[in-house]
Amino acid sequence: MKEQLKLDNQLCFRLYTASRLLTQAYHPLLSEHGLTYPQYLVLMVLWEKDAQPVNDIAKRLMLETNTVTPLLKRMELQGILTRSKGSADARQVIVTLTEKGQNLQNLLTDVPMKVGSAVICKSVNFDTFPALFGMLDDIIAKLDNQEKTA
Amino acid sequence: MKEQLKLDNQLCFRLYTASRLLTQAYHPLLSEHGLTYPQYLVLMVLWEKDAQPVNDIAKRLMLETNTVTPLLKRMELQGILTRSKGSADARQVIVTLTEKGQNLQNLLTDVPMKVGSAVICKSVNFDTFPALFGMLDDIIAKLDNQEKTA
DNA sequence: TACTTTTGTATCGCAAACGATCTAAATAGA
DNA sequence: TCTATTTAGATCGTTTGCGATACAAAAGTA
Repeated sequence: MKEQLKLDNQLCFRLYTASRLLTQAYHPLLSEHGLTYPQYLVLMVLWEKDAQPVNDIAKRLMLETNTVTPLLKRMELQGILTRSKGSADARQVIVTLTEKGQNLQNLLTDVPMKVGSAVICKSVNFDTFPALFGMLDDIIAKLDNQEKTA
Repeated sequence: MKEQLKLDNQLCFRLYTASRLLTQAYHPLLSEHGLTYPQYLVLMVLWEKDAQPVNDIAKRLMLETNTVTPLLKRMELQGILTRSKGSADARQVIVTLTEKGQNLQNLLTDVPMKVGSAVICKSVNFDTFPALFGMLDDIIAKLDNQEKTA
C-alpha cells in the first residue's frame, strides 16, 4: 500500500470532512429560518454590501455564477431578496435584500457563537485561529492563483 | 455590521472554500480516468482493505449510506468494483474491487504529489502539516462527537 | 414461538457545485 | 458603421450530500 494514497495522509479529505461536518452543525440553526448554508453565505455578502450584481456575489464566494443563480432564485421566491436589471449595464442583475433579508441579520446574530463553541478545543481556539486562518487563506490563495494562471 | 457575521471572520467559509478549490485541483487528474473525487476516496478506502460492506465504507468516509450507495453503483457500472450479498449477514452488501479497480492504484500514484505541490507554500508544507492536520482532526473529532451525543 | 426493535441498504426528493453551452448586451476594431 | 469579441447571466445535465422514508434481515424480548 502506497503511503501517499492512504486516506489518513490526505489534506483534502480532512478539509472535505471538516467542511461537511461544520456545515452540518449550521443546519439546525439555519433551517429554523428556512435557510441553507450557501444561502447564509449569500446573506453575509449582502449584509456587508447590499445591491450587488450576481457576478460580484459569485466572486466573493469564489463560486461560479451557474451555482449562484439558482440559489438566488430560491432566495427570491422566499422573499429574502429581489433581482432586477442593472440600469447602467443591462446585462447585470442587481441583487438587493428585502426587509426580510435585512432582518435575518438580527435573527442570526447568535449563530456564529453557537457553532463556534462546537469546535473550540485545545488545539482550536481564539489563540490558534490566526495560525489556522492564515494557513487556510494561503491554501485558498495558492489554488485560486493556479486556476487563473492555468 | 456585526463583526461575527462578516465573511472574513468565518472558519467554515474558509474550510468550505479550501475544500472546494482543492477538490477542483484533483478534477483534471481524476477525470482522465473517469473518476470523481468522492469515487477516488472510495478507492482509497478499498485499497487499504478490500471487500468491505457499504456501511464500513460510509463510516470510514463519514458519509451516509444514502450518499455512498449511488456512488458505488456508478463505480460498479464502470467495472471498478462489484457489489454482492454478504454470506454471514444477508443484509450487507460487500463491495470488492475488480482488477481494474486495483490497477487504478498504480495509475493514480502520482496524483497526491501533483496536487500536493499545488498547495505547498510558506505556511503550508511538510513542516506545518502535523499542526494543520492536528487542528483539522480535532475539529472533525469534536463535531463527530457532538452529533453522536445529540 | 410471536412480537418488537434495531440494523443495513436502498429509494426519493431537494439543494448545491460545476462543466458545457446559449443568449443578449457591451465593447473593440476595421 | 459594421462585425468580432468579450462579458454577464441563465439553462441544462451529471454528480454529490443528506433528510425522510421504506423494507427486509437480524437481534432481542416476552
